[in-house]
Amino acid sequence: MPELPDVERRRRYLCATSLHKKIIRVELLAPDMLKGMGKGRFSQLLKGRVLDNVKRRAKYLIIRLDSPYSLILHLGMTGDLQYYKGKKIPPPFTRLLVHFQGNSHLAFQNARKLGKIFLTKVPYELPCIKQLGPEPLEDNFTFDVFRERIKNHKRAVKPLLLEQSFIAGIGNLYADEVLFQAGIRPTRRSNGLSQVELKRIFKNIKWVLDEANRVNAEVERLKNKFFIPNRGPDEVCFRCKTPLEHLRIGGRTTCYCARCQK
DNA sequence: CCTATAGCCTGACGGC
DNA sequence: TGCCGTCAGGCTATAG
Repeated sequence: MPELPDVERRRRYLCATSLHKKIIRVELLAPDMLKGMGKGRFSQLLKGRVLDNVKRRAKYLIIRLDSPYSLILHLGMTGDLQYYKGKKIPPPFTRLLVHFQGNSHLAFQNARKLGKIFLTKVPYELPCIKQLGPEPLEDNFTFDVFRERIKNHKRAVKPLLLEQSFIAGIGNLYADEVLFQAGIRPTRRSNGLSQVELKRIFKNIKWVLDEANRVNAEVERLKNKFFIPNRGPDEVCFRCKTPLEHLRIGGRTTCYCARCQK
């Protein structure tokens, strides 16, 4: 689930449910997911704190506390957040459980434990965040920036879009979405793309992510304009009805329409 | 610089 | 029903 728009949805969810609530206790059920400090210190530093605001950097959630510390969550492949009230059984695969004052709770679920948890005073100094490329929806990510950055590469364009140090936040499904909307095959070399094609890719990075954010990453609501909800196995292209192509690029499942994408 | 591969972990699903 | 293989929207380390 978690690519940029999915993480953005969780950010909004956290803002709507958990802001300004006081943590009375935390349970770290999967200690290995916590990086950079021990469980005891982690629990101690969170106890009594309040969530001040939530930001997103690429696929990372950065939760500022009313202390010098920020709680950083990375959802991995299977991460989710669930806020609930009352004394209930935590949702399945809860790896971190935050208990707030007033009998409400926030569960960080993560079936495969591929997500990560950090607690630090300097979130933007974490290596995994520091090395991230530009935030695609920021105004300072312009076509000129994109063109200058892509000049340094000769790779197939899809793995390049997936490279977080190149552009931050795009994952496997959205990379395919951008290339479908741009009409570019995922196997095309980045150095073989024309100026017009580069422009189409750039424009669609913005468009695809904006649209997805607009519907809160519920792509089913974009079934008549988005590729993602129409890309199942044995499906045909929702625009031209040509059977879709499936292949593996850089170890990731890739899907495209050979007629719409050149 | 690039590509492919394995590894981290575990669940869901399809075939036999 | 049960076992087995395969796959999964992320990311890193490593080898060639």
